[in-house]
Amino acid sequence: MNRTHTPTILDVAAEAGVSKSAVSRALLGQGSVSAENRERIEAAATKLGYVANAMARSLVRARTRTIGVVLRDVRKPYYAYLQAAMQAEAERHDYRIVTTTNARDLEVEDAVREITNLLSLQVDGLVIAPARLPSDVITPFLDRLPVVVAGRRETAPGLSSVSTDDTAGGAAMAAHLRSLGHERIAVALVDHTYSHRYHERGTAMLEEVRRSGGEPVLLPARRDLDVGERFDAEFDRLDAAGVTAVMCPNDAAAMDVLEALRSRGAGPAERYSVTGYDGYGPLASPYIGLTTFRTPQEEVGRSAVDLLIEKIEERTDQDKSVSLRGSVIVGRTARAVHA
Amino acid sequence: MNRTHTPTILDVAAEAGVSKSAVSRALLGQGSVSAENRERIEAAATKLGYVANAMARSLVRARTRTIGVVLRDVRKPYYAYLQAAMQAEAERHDYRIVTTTNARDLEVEDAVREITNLLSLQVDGLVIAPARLPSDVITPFLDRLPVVVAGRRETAPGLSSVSTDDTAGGAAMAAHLRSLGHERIAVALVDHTYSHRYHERGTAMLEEVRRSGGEPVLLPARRDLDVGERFDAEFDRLDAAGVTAVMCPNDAAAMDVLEALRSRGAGPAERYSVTGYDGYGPLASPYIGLTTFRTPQEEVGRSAVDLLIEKIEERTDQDKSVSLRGSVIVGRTARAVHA
DNA sequence: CTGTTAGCGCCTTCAT
DNA sequence: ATGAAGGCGCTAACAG
Repeated sequence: MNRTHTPTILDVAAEAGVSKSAVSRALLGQGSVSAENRERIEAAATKLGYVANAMARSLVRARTRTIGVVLRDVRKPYYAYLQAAMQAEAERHDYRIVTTTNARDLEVEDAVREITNLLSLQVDGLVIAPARLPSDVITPFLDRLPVVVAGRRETAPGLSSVSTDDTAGGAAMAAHLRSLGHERIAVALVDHTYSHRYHERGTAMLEEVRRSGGEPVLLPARRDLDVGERFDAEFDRLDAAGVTAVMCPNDAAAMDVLEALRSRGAGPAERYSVTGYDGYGPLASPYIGLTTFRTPQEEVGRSAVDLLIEKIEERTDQDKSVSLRGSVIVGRTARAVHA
Repeated sequence: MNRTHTPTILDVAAEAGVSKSAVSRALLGQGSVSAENRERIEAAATKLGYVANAMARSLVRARTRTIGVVLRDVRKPYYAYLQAAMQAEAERHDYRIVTTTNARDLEVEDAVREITNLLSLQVDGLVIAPARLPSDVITPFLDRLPVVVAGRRETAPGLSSVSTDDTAGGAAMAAHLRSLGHERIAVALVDHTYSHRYHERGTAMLEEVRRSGGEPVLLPARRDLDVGERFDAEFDRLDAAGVTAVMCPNDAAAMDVLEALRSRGAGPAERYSVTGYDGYGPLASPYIGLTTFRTPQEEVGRSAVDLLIEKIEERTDQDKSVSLRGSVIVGRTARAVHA
């Protein structure tokens, strides 16, 4: 394929018979250009299909109007929804978003490489979403550009964050089960090194069951992906303990537990109540009817971008930690004990 | 927040006591530098936290090692999986990916703006995934940079494409139902202006049912999102027609149909068989047990990136149309008629 | 092996 | 209102 030379500002200037300065001013709409010249310049630009080189522009300007986003894995709906929300909000403010994801779970070394990559692209600010990343990986970049963490509460100076209140959410979910009459409740607790957020949810659930006079039964798991398998393996123990409900750290894990129950012939809700967490994406289908906790992902993404842009445009140097609530979604996978 | 001055190559040169060319050579590992200088340069770079400005670099180099990707909506697992696969493959080749999505469904004018945006970023090539986009929106860019279309077969000169063979897939799915003994089969047919792919699947299903001597019953819908509702509205008609199975253009639509059946008290598979299409993501959970057709998304993404990089690096100017197969996933939502 | 030099495409004073 | 000129940070000849 023979590519044509990409037209530069000089080509447009030549075509319009003016200087490149005039073109720059006309196309940017700043400075003054005669109506006649403006018209000729615009015609020339259109004719040539001129698209300003963002690289050259950002080299002379200090800013790129680009936000760098580090995600964990878009295949997880959590991150997909976050990305979509951030993109929409950025667009509203005429910012561009450059996303970095990893197919494999983002390790620390990967993350540093990704951040460096974004830095080299001269992004004006960073939204870091993979909650697993230790803060001290992030802090060294703070004197270089504004950073907002999405999905985890951060209190380090210079760092703003937007997160969902998973302690309140986990507790609300547990309270719901308690109100349905469940006494002995298995709670899947994911290793905190794998996911701080899932761990926090589990801890809150355990705590609320205990606080309200119920009997929590711990079901440890390394990752959310292991919950179903762990449940299956521990089934006899849980059953012997008189457990009537299982709480999971997210919807996918709840599906796995439901499947374990189904394959044992113990229909969901008849014998065991099962709860998830998240409440959006494909698993929110009413056909599944998961009882879950809906977290406001769109709002997290929106706020994160807003906070970042505020900082970029130096409208404030005040760090904020925004914490958002969600609500229990009553489905069919959790029922009253005496029903 | 007081940002520190971002170190440039000159700062590193000064720190190491050499010229900026030496720094460039040392850090790029090309050209020759004495071992001693290399060491001092690397130390200086590390000390200052130097990250080369990709903008400046790409201004002088012709290439950016960046691929621009236009997606429709990452919240759809189809695009999320595509993005993840492309990112992984690009990384393997040491390319970067800049993604553009739209929260709302991508309209033509949006798409042009997104592509222009990516162009201004000086991407080396483009992968266009929103299959809905008319080809003639894409062709004007072909003499500017290499483009690969993912998700739709393209034959326009200069355009390579990677797609799944939805005609074969739809037919296979229909053949599966026929082999289970279904005679009268409702097929949801999505408007081709909304989704060429969904429409193609539906057409193939209809055709195969007819070809094999069955009786297809058309169930038109504007979008995949409307299928469940349309089914519900047309239930009496379909029922009267003796329909025993419903075929959907994707898994989400199948969920909606299943829900319509459930809310009517007609359990799935007992009365009606229901099939989906896609077979990956959260809805692939064995708990749901969807009978569906698995399309190889990872492979589509991988191939698209490979094809593009081949073109970028001018290892070929041969256009290819890669077509990939999938396979029927036998679940529990479709059963034999006489079972 | 090393430093000097000339742009890459653009925006922005600064004269005119 | 306009054009000339300088420089953003970097790489790639080119001399030495």
